Amino acid sequence: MEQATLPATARVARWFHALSDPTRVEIVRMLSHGERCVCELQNVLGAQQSRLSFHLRVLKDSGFVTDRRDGRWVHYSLNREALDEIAAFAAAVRPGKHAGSCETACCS
Amino acid sequence: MEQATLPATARVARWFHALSDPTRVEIVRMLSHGERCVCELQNVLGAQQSRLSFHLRVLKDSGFVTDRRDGRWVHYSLNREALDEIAAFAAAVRPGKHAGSCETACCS
DNA sequence: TCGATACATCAACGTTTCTTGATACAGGAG
DNA sequence: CTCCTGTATCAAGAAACGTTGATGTATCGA
Repeated sequence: MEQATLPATARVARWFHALSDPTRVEIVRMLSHGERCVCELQNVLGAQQSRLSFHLRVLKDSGFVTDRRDGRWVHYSLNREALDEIAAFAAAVRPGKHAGSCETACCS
Repeated sequence: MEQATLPATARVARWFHALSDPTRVEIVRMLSHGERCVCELQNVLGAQQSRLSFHLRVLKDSGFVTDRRDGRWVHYSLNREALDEIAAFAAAVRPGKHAGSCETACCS
């Protein structure tokens, strides 16, 4: 049934797109250590504020991070479930699972 | 130490980029059922030949698929290791692994 | 209320990516 | 050798993406 409920292709593509940029991969790595505010990401990554804000929005829109306002600061943190979904997709399409069950239909 | 051997950021971004397009996600799904030739992918996906060839090249260059020529036909198949690496990355950055070990350095 | 700080948004621009149609190449059939 | 089929590559245009600098918004402190 996992198979039957595989998420829509467009949705999967959007997940992967969210992690297809080096800056966003770095952000995810930093957030894997815990919640971070924009200013710290900015310091560590050496990125301009508006650039970081852009990438954080992409990650947020795709469900990889959530934000929490605390006074002047906004703290971002990773959404574990999104990462799990990525891993689940990779596992679901892993070759071998369907071996022999679906024959090719051309080039006969 | 798992931490120390995480693959380079740019490499990770390239993996995810390879799966950031709906056509390529579809291709990967089809190949998860076994080896396929271009003409069958073409039929099933309803895509033009040059378009498919373009996406297959992206997948091949990023290590997700391998090709095998058999007479006139070229058969593509998934590379299980690339999928495993994706899953491994997702697992490595999963929040909670480092909980509490890396305090924030600003917004004090 | 005023200024400063943290962050988001916007417009403009250059770059990359994707699609299409044309052409090239390779292998098999005759 | 010549034609046909399967696939790859290329050039051109369109669309999506990422960066930058400017501006907007919210919160805090004085």
